[in-house]
Amino acid sequence: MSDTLSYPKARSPRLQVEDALGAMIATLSPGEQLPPEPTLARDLGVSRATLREVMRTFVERGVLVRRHGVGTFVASRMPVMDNGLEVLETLETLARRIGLDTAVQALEVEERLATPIERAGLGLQEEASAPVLSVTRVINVGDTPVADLRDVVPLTYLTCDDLGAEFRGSVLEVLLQRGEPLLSVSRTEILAESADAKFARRLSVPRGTALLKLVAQLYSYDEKVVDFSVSYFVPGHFRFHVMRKVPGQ
Amino acid sequence: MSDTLSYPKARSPRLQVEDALGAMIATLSPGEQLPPEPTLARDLGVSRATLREVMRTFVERGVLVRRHGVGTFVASRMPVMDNGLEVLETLETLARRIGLDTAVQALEVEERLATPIERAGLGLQEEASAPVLSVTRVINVGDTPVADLRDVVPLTYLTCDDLGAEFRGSVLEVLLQRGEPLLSVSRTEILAESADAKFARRLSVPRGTALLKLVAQLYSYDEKVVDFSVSYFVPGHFRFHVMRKVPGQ
DNA sequence: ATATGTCGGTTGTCAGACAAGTCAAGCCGC
DNA sequence: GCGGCTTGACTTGTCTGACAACCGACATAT
Repeated sequence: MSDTLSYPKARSPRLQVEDALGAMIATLSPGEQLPPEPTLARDLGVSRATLREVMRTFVERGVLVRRHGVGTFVASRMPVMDNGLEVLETLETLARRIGLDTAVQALEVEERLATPIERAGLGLQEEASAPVLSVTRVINVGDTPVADLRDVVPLTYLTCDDLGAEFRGSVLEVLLQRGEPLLSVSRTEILAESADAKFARRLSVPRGTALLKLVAQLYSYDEKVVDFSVSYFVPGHFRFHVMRKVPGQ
Repeated sequence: MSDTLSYPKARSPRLQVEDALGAMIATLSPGEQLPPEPTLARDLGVSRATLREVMRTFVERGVLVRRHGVGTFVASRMPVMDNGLEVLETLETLARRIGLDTAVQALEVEERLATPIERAGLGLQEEASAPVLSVTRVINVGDTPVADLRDVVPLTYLTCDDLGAEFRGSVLEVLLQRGEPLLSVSRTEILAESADAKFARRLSVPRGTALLKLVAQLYSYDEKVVDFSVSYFVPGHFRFHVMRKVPGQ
């Protein structure tokens, strides 16, 4: 009867509700009112307490606005439809949300030793050699390149063999799917850089074009850098933003 | 006449707990464990449900880390303490923290009508006229210009007379000091742009230099745009970054 | 016309209980 | 002694039901 097989762990109620509520909000217009909490909780199949915790995360992100005694509303500025940087996600899902079809071009996977810059980015001392998996690719929308990405991951976390046959270039996706190691945050530095000859060619833009550059360190829970990535974005395709809190409430 | 907008009411339990818990966290070291929730709830004089909602906001901000069946811990990395973009602050305080002395150059204050772009940025669509206060300035470090900033504020929020004699150019500082209207968040868009002739001159850089461009809308609690600002930064002086959460816990 | 009271609906908070996960000590068979 | 298993204490996760605080609108009284 009761078997000892381990089922794939069901996503916790909270995460399920987070997805469901997020999807629901996406279908609503700014300023629109959500159903009352008891109704919503019943429809989503969770208790009101759990629902409220999920709602609070959306309030915290500025997606929802609550008014005591009145109701809960979709914030008028709807940052979720845009590309807030608060949550790390693959460029593919980000593009899909704003209705773009992406293709990977010039995918290049290799195992090699890290350069000094990469070693520094990965937080490794310089004493030993640092074998890494390097994934480079250009993202296209239609026929126009829009981004150039490079991920560098120590071989201790990911090797060439860990990438499935249908690997399309998203290292983050692979890391998330494995669930090992446990990831915490990404520290992403924001820079602007002129396109040199190499990037001008790869991204089909004139030399000297201003590119948005994101340099990210993805941390695991034990404070190690799992992934060091450098991305270049051609202006005009993606719109990144960040919500900044005003100090003192 | 007197617009009776929403204002901070008598502090609700949640806000009190938010303060108390925040103060408590500040006394703890990274990685340290918090007391169990029932204990904490009793000490703070609220129910566990309320405490958990407050805790979730801290988890959302990356200040706390929860582990099911184990406990709640102070995150080892406190994004707020870093000079990340999560918290809005004046460029002057940011510069001071990284040990730079700033000077304001070419300060220009005027009252005029908003341009169409500015009107859109302020969320004013079909208003007949949009009189605004415009503050433009260049920030220097030593003798080298590093940033070009422009703030545009509707005259309903701020007029020329509201700026004191010792006004040094920080509109945010004035707004915060007044406490009216109550500010909530700033939505800051991140772009890269080549310096045209005008900015090349103002910032003393070659034409075509890649500049980091931040376009920000500062919102009040009633979802109105109080301040629309456009900033250009010369690379190499300020380092902006943002902490991005990994989805799923 | 203005002020006041009431009422339904919604969010805010509460108390207690149980489920699920983690960890370590202890027990058992070998 | 040693490895594997069980047990139990402890913590976070979720559920249930209830009541309080608040808002908006309508009816009512002044």
